[in-house]
Amino acid sequence: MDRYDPHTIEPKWQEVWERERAFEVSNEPSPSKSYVLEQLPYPSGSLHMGHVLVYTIGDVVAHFRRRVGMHVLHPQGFDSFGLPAENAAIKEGGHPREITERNIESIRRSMRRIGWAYDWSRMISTHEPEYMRWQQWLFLRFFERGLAYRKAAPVKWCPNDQTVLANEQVRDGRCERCGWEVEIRLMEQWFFRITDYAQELLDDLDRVDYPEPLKARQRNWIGRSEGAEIVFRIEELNIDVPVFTTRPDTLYGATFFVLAPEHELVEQIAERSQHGDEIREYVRRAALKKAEERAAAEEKTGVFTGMHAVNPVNGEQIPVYIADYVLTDYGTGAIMAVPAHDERDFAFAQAFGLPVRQVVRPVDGEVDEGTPYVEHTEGEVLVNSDGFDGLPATEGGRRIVEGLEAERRGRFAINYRLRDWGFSRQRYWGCPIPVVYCERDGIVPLPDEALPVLLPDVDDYRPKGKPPLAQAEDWVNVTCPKCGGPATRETETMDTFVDSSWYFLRYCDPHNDRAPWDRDVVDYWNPVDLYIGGSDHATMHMIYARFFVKVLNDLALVGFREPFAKFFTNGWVTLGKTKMSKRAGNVVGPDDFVEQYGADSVRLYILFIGPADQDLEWTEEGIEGMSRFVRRLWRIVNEVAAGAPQGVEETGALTRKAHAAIAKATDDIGRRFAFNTAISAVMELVNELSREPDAPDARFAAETAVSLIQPYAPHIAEELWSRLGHERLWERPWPVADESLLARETFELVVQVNGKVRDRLEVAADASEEELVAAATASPRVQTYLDGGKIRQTIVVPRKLVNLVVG
RNA sequence: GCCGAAGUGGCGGAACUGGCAGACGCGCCGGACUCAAAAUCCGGUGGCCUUCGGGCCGUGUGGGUUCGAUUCCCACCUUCGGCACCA
Repeated sequence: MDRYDPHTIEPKWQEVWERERAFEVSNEPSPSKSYVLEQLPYPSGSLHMGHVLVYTIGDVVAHFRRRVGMHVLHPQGFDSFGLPAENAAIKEGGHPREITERNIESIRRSMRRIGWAYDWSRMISTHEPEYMRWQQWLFLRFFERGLAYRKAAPVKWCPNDQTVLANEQVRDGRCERCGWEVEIRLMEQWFFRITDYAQELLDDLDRVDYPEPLKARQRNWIGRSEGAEIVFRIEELNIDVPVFTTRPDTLYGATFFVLAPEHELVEQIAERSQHGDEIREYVRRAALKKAEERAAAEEKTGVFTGMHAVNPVNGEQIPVYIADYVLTDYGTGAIMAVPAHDERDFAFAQAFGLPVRQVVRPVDGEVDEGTPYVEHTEGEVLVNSDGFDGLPATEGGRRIVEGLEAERRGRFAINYRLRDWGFSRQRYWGCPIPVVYCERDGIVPLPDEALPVLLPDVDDYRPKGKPPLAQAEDWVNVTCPKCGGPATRETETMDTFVDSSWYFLRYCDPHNDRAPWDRDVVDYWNPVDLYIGGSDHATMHMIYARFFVKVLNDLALVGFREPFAKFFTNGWVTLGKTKMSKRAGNVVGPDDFVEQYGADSVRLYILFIGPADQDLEWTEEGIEGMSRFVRRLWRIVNEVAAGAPQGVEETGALTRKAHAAIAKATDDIGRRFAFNTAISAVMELVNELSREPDAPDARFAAETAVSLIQPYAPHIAEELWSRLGHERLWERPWPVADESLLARETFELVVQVNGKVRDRLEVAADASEEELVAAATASPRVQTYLDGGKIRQTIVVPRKLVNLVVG
């Protein structure tokens, strides 16, 4: 027998699959389709074990589903725009495109060596002109609907580099490159109106099969709050200012009023106020502080405006402050402050000597006036609230709002934490936004025929006060498509999350040059039946993609409203108990291990470590052990192939074990996603086979083991399958467990006395309850424990156990 | 602070619907093969006690429900993840 040599058999079968286009799939509809998708990689650097985990999970499921007769789409591509390539270009020179394409080639090579079964004919890289073209086309459709718009918003700004920074480029409030302290600046940005879809994004979580923790994170992110909007009038300005509150029941307890420093009225107030200079100084200082710094502040700060707001419920005039504990982008950017019932308002009242007025207290009992009382359950009633006194707090709140509704001073309202998605980046390596700015016509979208807008080459990727694209003057200066006058192109590019919001649709119809996709094709394959990825994309990417699909459905471009029917969250791969990452400096890649042990051992081991949705610690000893199993499998199956006769139909212990393994592996892959225990089941079968390799049913056991291990270890499985005299295992039907063989004539009855196991008896499978009890009580070992006492109760679990309770 | 997850041998984990705790693997111990080593194969391996038959204890801690709890309920501890002045 020849030695197991993965370096011979793995390339051999990879070539066969490629030659036969084994995993390419047509768009011809079939009764049972399955779209299996893993989150596509960033082509920065090379693959690490985290990638190996996600992609192997997907590969196992795709193989399995193919073999149970499904029409499986399993594509792969690259999320190839983004900062890493651009930063590499700045650091090492060269064009981001060259760096990206070099990385893609090398990652693709690694992927082939691991033997993942993708339909490579559908590969996409998001930086390709064709992909950009259709993304720009989609942008224009969003723009036409008013779902993409421009507004001023705060961004991170490095005063030294004169550039906007992405969040990832800010570390501890400082610019990652030069170390200068980052400022917040108000700048015009592009936004998608995702908040229009907040409620539906929340509601439709009930229609998809995501892990509960992931749904919880999305709900949290969307952050729905029910409450009321209440209008206060600022006397001195004669202007109405609405506030949002979740506690309208505390309206009588409002003793002051606060505006965020960024509130639109602040400038006007500063002009009219005698404290104008103080106000401007406070606002200027607040702008310099980072959000985290504001949140961490020990003491509340603020400034009195000299003005007053009128509480609509009782006409009371309360002082108006400007304070940075009020956020500009939540609610209305202004609050009514109720220090008696809110921790933050209380702290501010303490610092500024403002009154605290109790309006809610428990039905029975007093509250300590020295601390805010924030309880809001069934047990509270209103006090100090005029005609509402004595009402339960929730009902009182409702009545107060109803009262204000009549005068149009208040209404029930719902607020979301979710903000519109700012998607423009002042960077080079991204998809250009297809609009121009015309002096006469303002923002003018380009016509579809002008697409794609490609990236011009520039000399320097470092933004200097303007995005890098602004350097390409020939490219920037164009004529307005509307009036023919001079115009300039948009020099900002799209966030890469836009690229990843629709890539799964393009896989379905990747070469379409008349449309982003054919609707019938996309409607056939989608929604994705199984989407696999890390929890790091639980909010941003997953929510953006869900938003995109809802909009596309509204545009009648797709026939569904959710992109992913089921999501499986893979765990982190750790090394030294720390998540593998470049930053932690503990990344190990698959290439060395594939070189040393072969791809099959790597694939098997990554899924054998533990449950794939939990964190997995990569160890050298572990893969060593898996390699031993693979070599053992090789040896025993080769022995059986050479020695055991074909066509024997005798059944024995090995046959039963084989069927048990089939049942276990099928359920584990098909239903439970418990890949580790499926591998264990095959190991048990192989262990038993190596104990009796001469049994008459050894060949069946060997064939079963090879067939069951194929999704994990496709190369060795294919090689052994051919040595067993068959071919094309990858398209052979998945084996089916024979229930009649699983059923045995006898079983081991567990006999307990007072809940403790005292004996195990071999009993006929069809024994009646009486017979089981009789057998149990007859056991001499059990007798010694029954000694003296009498049996007070007998519990029988059919085909499992008898418990005798003695007193 | 709020939301979420997890605590089982020396280690990774198994026990799926309340019914034999520790499958499978790593590591370790012993043995075979060998001049020797590696590789391979065979056996053992939760702790304590043992007259070697077996006995007692044991799934983060404390309680509860139950004939029976790793599994269900209550309280707590620890670790990890997410969000965080969200009115």
